[in-house]
Amino acid sequence: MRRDREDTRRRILDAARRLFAELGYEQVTMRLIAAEADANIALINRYFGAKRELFAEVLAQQGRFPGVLDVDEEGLPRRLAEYVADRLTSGTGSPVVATISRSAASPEIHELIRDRVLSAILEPLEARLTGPDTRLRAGIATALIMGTGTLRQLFGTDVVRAQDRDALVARLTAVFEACLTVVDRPSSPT
Amino acid sequence: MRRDREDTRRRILDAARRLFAELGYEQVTMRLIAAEADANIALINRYFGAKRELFAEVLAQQGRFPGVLDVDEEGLPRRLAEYVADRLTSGTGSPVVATISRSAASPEIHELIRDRVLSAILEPLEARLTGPDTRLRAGIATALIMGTGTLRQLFGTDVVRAQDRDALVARLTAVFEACLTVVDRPSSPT
DNA sequence: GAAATTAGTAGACGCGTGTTTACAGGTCAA
DNA sequence: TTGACCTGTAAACACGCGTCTACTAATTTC
Repeated sequence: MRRDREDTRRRILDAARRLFAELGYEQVTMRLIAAEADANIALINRYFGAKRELFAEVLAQQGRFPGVLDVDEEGLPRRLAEYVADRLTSGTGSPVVATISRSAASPEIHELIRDRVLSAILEPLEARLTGPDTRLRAGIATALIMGTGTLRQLFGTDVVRAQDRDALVARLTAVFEACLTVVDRPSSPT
Repeated sequence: MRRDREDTRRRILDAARRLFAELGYEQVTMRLIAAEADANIALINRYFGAKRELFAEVLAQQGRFPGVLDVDEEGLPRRLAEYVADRLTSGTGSPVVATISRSAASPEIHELIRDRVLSAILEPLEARLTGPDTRLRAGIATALIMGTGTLRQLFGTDVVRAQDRDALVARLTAVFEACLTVVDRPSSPT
């Protein structure tokens, strides 16, 4: 039997990241993490403190949107549309959104999730916008991103056929444009 | 002490409806329902079977979107925008969406939630649409509706200021139009 | 090689959950 | 008034949860 503190710690963290993304905070038990990591339960508490702190470390470790936002404001809608479409049609999705949307209802980690949505999605998105109402526009886009996460969680990949991917990307691009771009109608209707 | 079977049953159902909408399935305990309904715990199981069945009855009892969809296809985006904006800025929201978005992560009621999203939101929405890709368009709108529910749950009414309501409604109307209306661009860009 | 340090383990602790059982007490027909 | 029936109640059940403690055993230090 190997005895490697760092390796065990890493195995636990990897298992926790996988399970939290797949099942959400509440559904993941300490015993499940221990089994998945092939480690003893007591070691989780020894190395990470409590379940909540382990979850916080998982959140802190996984970065922002993985490269999705590395594009100028003009190309942003298309980029987001492709990202969301892939998550909605393919087998796997980003653990960032999955972890958030599957754990949003747990009051114990409410603040963690809230801050995470801000720092990983809403604020970086808002930072890429120009013009008025940036917070509002970024907020609607964030709602759409998280909503597709919930939809994916409920229906799997059955909501849209894979053959509809082009239509889906086109439609989502238009929707994200409606969210993010500056409206050019100087005459406001009364 | 009054002994009224029907009244007790109704009190339990009312309490359950309120609590499920406010806290979500997992966070609501049988003892909490009993206390809120001022009834004994054992009576819940006697009258409704199990917690899952009580939740199913709550879902079955609360109707579809309350009047939100009673409008023609042209007026639908505006109507949905106002509905979502009100839920995002005012104190209270529709229990239909709240119950769904707060309970979506519980595997025990996964099928119930899935069917509920279909029968209460997605399918009636799709039925109001004409043209191609009705399922896809209604799906995106459903994602947006549920996503705003999650956003509301995380941030309360702090996401947008109440004074921004007009801008919010305008922006959301544009977004729902991008979701729902038929695109009139016969020339597809390559 | 002996002693100290540290990783790993087994098991129990207290608590809260949904559910059930045995019983008390009000209600109503005969 | 008596007795059957039904509503309501208290307590316990079995289980799973996160957490903690006492212990074993491998590794390191001298």
